Amino acid sequence: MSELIADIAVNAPLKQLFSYLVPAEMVEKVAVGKRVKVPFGRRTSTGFILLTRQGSSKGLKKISTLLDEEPLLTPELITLLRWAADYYCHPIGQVIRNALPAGLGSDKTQTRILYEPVYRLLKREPLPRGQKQQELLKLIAEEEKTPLSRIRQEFSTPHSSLNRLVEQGYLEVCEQEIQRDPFLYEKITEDKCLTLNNDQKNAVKSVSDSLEKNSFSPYLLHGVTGSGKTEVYLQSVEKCLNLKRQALILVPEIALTPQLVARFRARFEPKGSKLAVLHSGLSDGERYDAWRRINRNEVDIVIGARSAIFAPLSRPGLIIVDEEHETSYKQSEGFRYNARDLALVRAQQQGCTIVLGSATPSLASYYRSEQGSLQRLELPQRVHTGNLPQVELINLAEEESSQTLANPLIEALQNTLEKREQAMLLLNRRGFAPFLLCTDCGTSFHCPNCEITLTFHQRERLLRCHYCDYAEPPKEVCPNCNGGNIEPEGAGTERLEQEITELFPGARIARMDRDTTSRKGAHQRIVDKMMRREIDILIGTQMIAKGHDFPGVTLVGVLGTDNLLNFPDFRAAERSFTLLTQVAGRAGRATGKGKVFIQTYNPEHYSLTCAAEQNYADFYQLELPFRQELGYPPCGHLVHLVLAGNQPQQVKQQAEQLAEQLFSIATNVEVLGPSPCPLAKLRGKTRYQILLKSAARSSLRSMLADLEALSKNIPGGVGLSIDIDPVDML
DNA sequence: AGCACGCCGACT
DNA sequence: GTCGGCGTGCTC
Repeated sequence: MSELIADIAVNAPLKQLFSYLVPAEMVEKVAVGKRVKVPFGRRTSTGFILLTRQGSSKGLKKISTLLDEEPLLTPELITLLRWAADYYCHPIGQVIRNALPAGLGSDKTQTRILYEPVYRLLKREPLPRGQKQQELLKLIAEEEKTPLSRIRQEFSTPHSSLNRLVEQGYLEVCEQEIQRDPFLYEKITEDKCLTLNNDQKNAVKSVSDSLEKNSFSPYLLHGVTGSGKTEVYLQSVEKCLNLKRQALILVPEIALTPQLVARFRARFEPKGSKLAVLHSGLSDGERYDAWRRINRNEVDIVIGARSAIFAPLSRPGLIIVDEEHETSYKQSEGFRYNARDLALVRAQQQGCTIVLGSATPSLASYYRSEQGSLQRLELPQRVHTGNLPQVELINLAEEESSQTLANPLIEALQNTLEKREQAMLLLNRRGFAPFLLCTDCGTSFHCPNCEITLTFHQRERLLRCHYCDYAEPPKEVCPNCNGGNIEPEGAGTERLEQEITELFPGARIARMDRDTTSRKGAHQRIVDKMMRREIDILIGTQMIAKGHDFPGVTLVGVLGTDNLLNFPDFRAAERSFTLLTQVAGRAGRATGKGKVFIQTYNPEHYSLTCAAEQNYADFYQLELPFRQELGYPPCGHLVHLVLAGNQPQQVKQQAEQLAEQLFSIATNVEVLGPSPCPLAKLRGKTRYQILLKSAARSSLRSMLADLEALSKNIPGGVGLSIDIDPVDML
């Protein structure tokens, strides 16, 4: 006998779907994308209906309740999520949970819909007597409906007056669902299109033509720093909206600033388009509300960070991935997806135009553009000045003293201060010193949980592990030799800040790194001060290179370059080039008179010389042969396996066994390892890695299918994590 | 992930 | 004697 069966993704870390019988009374209302409660083992769980079909119900349990009137997931989104779960070897239930705002996918916390009173004007005459009442009426008359929260922004205690106005029939009050939107009441001034140069025009033209075709069209927009990519995005979005389709804009979390959002709102809201913002700074409630507005089809433009790739837009026409080279598009824990790659998949599945934009494209994307699977659009000119900054490489081997700052950079800083211009110093290492060293016996201090030296933080008087939360006070006496000569070695941003303060006592100095920006809004406060020119010298880690255009900056100094170049990863050269090009591009954006100093022991390195010239094409030509030779991406594909557990012996043995088994079945795949991870111990767990490398994705995929079976034999004390297309392998 | 079953150490 | 430690096995 054939009955209606639903295949359901259950909220559990399991890869397969589970089939349930749809009870007769539910047959009418059951639909793909709705949530259900189902009996699961000895408990009940929530799940999502991903498929319905006719079939035999023998041995199946029944769905107990249907939770939604309307589906939460569209068929298009389900297609994307199933594709992602399969590709990234991750349980579908957890993939869905990642795609939804907190509360919708889990069994526990339910984010609630909030309601608040909303006031509506019924009459203004005769004018009420109280002055406060008159002012309230004036405010409420501005909009069709005025929520209490809006009134509270202007009046501290509005209640008694409001109640009187309602009693006297001036106002009507009703309950309305609250939109928790932190940007809702910000003042917006209309922003007009800028005039484009020819390169920008060509780019917009190509994208517009593709939008009209309504089919998958992938672009790589390669524009040097300051070449006006955002204006190309804005005008492309406008075209997309005119064609009555929606736009999705992905931006790295750190670049998703109020200014960026304001620019989009200023451009599109006066024309009646609705915009939603999705990012991690929102509260659960705010994110939930934004998501629901999108799901109800009330939004034309979505701007968001990584997870916004799963925004439930029903008719997206254009997807933009800004700063597509950014590694933060890759989620590095749990469901390890890459939003940039999924953006291409989604665009393909839904027939969208997609624009990947960057001044320094990932090698992967540029390679695709060379192969023809992305169409490249070039913006080689800066819009304001045409001048790229002048870059000087300082050879530290030729510098006499071993001070943190080389003399030419000190002079340049002095000069910049005198001209009342701004400077930025990049040092990609936070804290005071990377380690403390006993100068008598050479002892240094390590994290007990992670195999790494502890970084000294002077202000806190603490040794901190940058990979777990461990911290301890520094020792006065060496535990090994009882000597008292323990010295901080090397320099981090904190030490640099101190040295700069001593060197330039009159200067206004600020530091921006994870330590000074951990509190909410702290990052933005520093950015705002920098914008208002209340800072002369900004010191920071790579976050100063990202997402901001400070027009007053004419000098950029880069320290610690060699740490970047020597990083133990095949992408070290690419990372260095990208970071240096980006940070160099911060200098002289407004005036065209930017100056950049890069301190290094490797002044001949192509990452540096190419960055100095902002010459992407040369860098690509020099880097690609290395990748080709070793079969690394983009010329080959990688899967990174990590085994981790509390017992070092057991982890090692399991890793060896797994590698052996994989090796014996490998066809067309190189099995490298096992070897201890670069972070051999992390948060108390011993870690071993195995790297799978192949020229053909299909070979890797068939090996992963076998891995599925092999991993069942790994005992509970050892965890296996699978990272497809890894971005970092620490 | 839960939640059970199951088989060994220190407690009223 | 049993309360509870967490190993391992299963979930339509």
